[in-house]
Formats: sequence, structure tokens, C-alpha cells
Amino acid sequence: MTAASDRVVDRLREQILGGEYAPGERLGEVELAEKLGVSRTPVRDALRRLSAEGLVDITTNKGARVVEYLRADLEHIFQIRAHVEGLAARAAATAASAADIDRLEHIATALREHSEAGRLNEVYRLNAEYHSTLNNLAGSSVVTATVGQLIHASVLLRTLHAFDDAARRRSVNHHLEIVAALRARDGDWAEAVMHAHLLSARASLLGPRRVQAPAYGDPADTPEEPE
Amino acid sequence: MTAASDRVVDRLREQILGGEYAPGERLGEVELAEKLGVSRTPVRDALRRLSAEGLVDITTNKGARVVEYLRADLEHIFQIRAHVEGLAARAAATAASAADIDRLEHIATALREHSEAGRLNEVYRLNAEYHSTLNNLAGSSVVTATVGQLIHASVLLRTLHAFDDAARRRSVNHHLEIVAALRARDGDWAEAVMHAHLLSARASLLGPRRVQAPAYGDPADTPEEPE
DNA sequence: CGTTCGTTAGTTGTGTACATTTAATCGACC
DNA sequence: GGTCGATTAAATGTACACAACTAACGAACG
Repeated sequence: MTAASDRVVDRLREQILGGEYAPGERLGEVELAEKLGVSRTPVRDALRRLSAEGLVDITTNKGARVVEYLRADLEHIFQIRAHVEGLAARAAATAASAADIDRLEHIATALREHSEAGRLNEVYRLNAEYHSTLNNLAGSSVVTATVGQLIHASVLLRTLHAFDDAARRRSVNHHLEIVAALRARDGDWAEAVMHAHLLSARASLLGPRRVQAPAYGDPADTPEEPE
Repeated sequence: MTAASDRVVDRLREQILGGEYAPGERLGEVELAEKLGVSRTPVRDALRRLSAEGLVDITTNKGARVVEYLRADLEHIFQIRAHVEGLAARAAATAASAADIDRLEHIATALREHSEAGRLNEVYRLNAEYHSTLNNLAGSSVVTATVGQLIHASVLLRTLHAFDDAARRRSVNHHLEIVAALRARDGDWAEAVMHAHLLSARASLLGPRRVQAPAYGDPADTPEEPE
């Protein structure tokens, strides 16, 4: 809320997403308070807020831990993102101004350069910025808030598995293709590419899906299949 | 977290969803603390947690208020729910046990009776239970958590506009039809009905959509249109 | 030797006092 | 008479002290 609590939230979020705290690691209030030079009160506030963002799990009388997502959870997250961000891309195709699209293209181009240079930290940062920018273009705070949480969870993945070269190129191309679809004011196209983009990311990060898995949404249920 | 804080959260949630606090109404910490017989600390905790659930807005140094959703936000919420709960219904068609489906049918039947008798409070409660039960059948805590927030926002609507008789009958029939689709193990069918169910609820609650609205997802982008 | 119960250290939950910020009211000046 | 500014009251943010709970260690008994 106030500057102290805000700073604690920002710092902890950065550290968790940066991998300085491993999934499942305990986050003691007193330890954090000493380390950050504040009292327990703003630390408690910050942990509650991060719990709201889905980054930590809090159990009564047992404290806070960094969240651990199951493989199935992560599959569902990308499934949902594919649909919701697909809708956002469709909306952006009609709502975005030329300047908005320029801005998005700028991010996508920078993303390609950093990707080819192998600067992964920049890639992760710009990728998050690209998606959040696009979701905002849908003009819906609900979309931004809903997907924001899911994106955080997705980012926690990055320590698990890195994209191979082919997947990285696919991802870069998707970002650029979506910009093209927006310029063409083609909502169908934009939604379809975004859908594919997130399902391909899921495949790259999680590997082949187990067919006998309790399927939440089949790969075959893609919304847009005009042809 | 502890019993006191939990009780405050439950009570405030009930009061907010029950309409005892109007959207936009201020929630003072001291006032609530006195009224509930606890100190400010658990009240603050509770307000932070309700903020996480999307029921209150907290601004630094300015306190907590009951959330106010814009009409556009609510349209987006139902749009997202249509997709995500549609996916959940599809997954449930393969994952649900016969006992699960029986339980769901029991809820749907009770819902029909209460609806015909005009007991709206029971209708709202059972409707929330039906959706949350079905989403849980998808076996994904992510779906449950994501949609849970959106459902809360939807419930806040109920003071705005009541279903007319035709809409109420449609809603009841949808719930029963989804049960039938689950029994048939037909994921496509279940998803399609759920999608229609939520878009029809949106229409009933929000009235006709303004065509020139910055469209986030067109009515025409329904995923399942086999015929 | 294993199990169980009690004690103890550490952690989280709660209450309260103090600091800081916000907003409104009153007064003075233009 | 109106507007700008300062003072004051009330709210939230922070810190610290105490209470309650958890879990781990150790001892005693079977």
C-alpha cells in the first residue's frame, strides 16, 4: 500500500520470478523483515498480496511458500491463455491505433534481436511486455488482471526448460505475425496465431502431452478452423 | 488465516455478495473492527484477501471500497467465462464419474424447483454451486481459481437486473442439458451448451449489446459451430 | 529398542500505540 | 464575495509486544 509495503512486494516478486527463491521454498516473515529492513507488518501485507497474484501459497499458522505448480496446472494455464489472449488479440485488431501497433512491432523486433543474441533475460522481459501490452489493447481491465496472474505462473516455468532454437524462432515469428494481422485489421487471423503461439509454447515448455492424461481441452478444440 | 481472520473474510464476503454493502461503498477498518468485535489487524488481513478475490478495491492511504464493475468489464467477464467454463465442461465430459454427474443433476433439479418457486436466494446459491462443482470436475485448480474470481464479480450483478421468466427457464434448461451431455460423454455438446448458457446469461443481465462498442470478442466467434 | 507423550524453541496471529497521509473546514487575503 | 492556504481531525500505514499454535527434540515407559 504505502511505499514500504509496495517496495517489499516489488522486490519479492522480482526475486521470486527471477528464481532467487525456488518453488516450494519457505518465506519466513522475520527473516524477510530483517533482510529488507522493515518490520513484519509490511512483509505480511506483501505476502498476502503476492498470494493474491498467485506467486505464493499461504497456509494458516504455517507460513508462506513459493508456489509449486503441477504439470497439469501448467497445461491448463496455457490452454486458458490460448483462449483468453486469443480473444484479446481479436479485439485488439479493431481497437488498436496505428501507434499501438507500432509500439507492439517495436517490442516484437527487439524481442527477435535479443532472442538471436541469446540474451534470455531480455527475452523473458520483453515477452511479458508484449503480451501485457496486447492484452491491454483489448481495453479490458478484466482481461489484463485475469491473464496477468496466469502469465506470472508461466514465467515461473522458465527455469524448468529452455526453448530450443526451432521453438525460439517459432515464437519470434508468431509475435511478428500477430503484428501483421493487427495491421490487416484481421481479428480472425490475430486470434488464430495467438492461439497457436501459446499452444506451441506449451508444447516446447512441457514436452509432448500424455494422451491418457485427464484431458482438459483437447488440442483439437481450436476455436477458429474456418477451412 | 487464523479463525478470527477467516471468520471476518467469510462474513464480509457474505455481506458484500448479499448486497449489504453497495458497490463503491467505503469499508473503513475501524468501523468494521468495532462491528465485528476484533482489532484492525484481522480486518486488514481480510480486506487484503477480499481484494485478492476481486471483491474490494484497495487504494494506498485511501482505504477499501466494494468493487464497481463497468458494463464493459462485465461483458468481458462473461465472454471469458464462456470460453473457460466451456473448456471445463468439455473436460468434465470425460473425467466425471457417474456419481459426479448424479450430484450435478441433483443440483440442477433443485435449481429448477427453487427457480419455479421464485426463491431467488436459493437460485443464486445453487447456481454458484453448480458452476463451481462442474469446474472442479475438470480437475484443475487453475480453472477453479481463475473462474472463481470471475464468478464473484458476476454475482455482484444480481442486484442490477433479475432474469425474466423466459431467461430463467432457459438457464434452468441449460443446466439440465449439460448434465445430459455429460452422461452422453459428449464433450463437444457440453462445451457448446455451456458457452451458450453464459452468453445468454450475459444478454439477460446486461441487455442488448451496443454494436459500436469496442468489441472484445464478437457474438460470432463462438468456438463450436459444427452445422 | 521402539513408541509415545511432554516440554521447548520458533513461527505466525492478534492487539495496541505511534507515524504519516488525506481531506475537510475555517480563516485570511485578494 | 470568492479563492487560496493553513490547521485540524480522521483515516490508513508501520512498528512492536504479547498470545496461540506448530513442530521438533528428548525422555520415559512399554
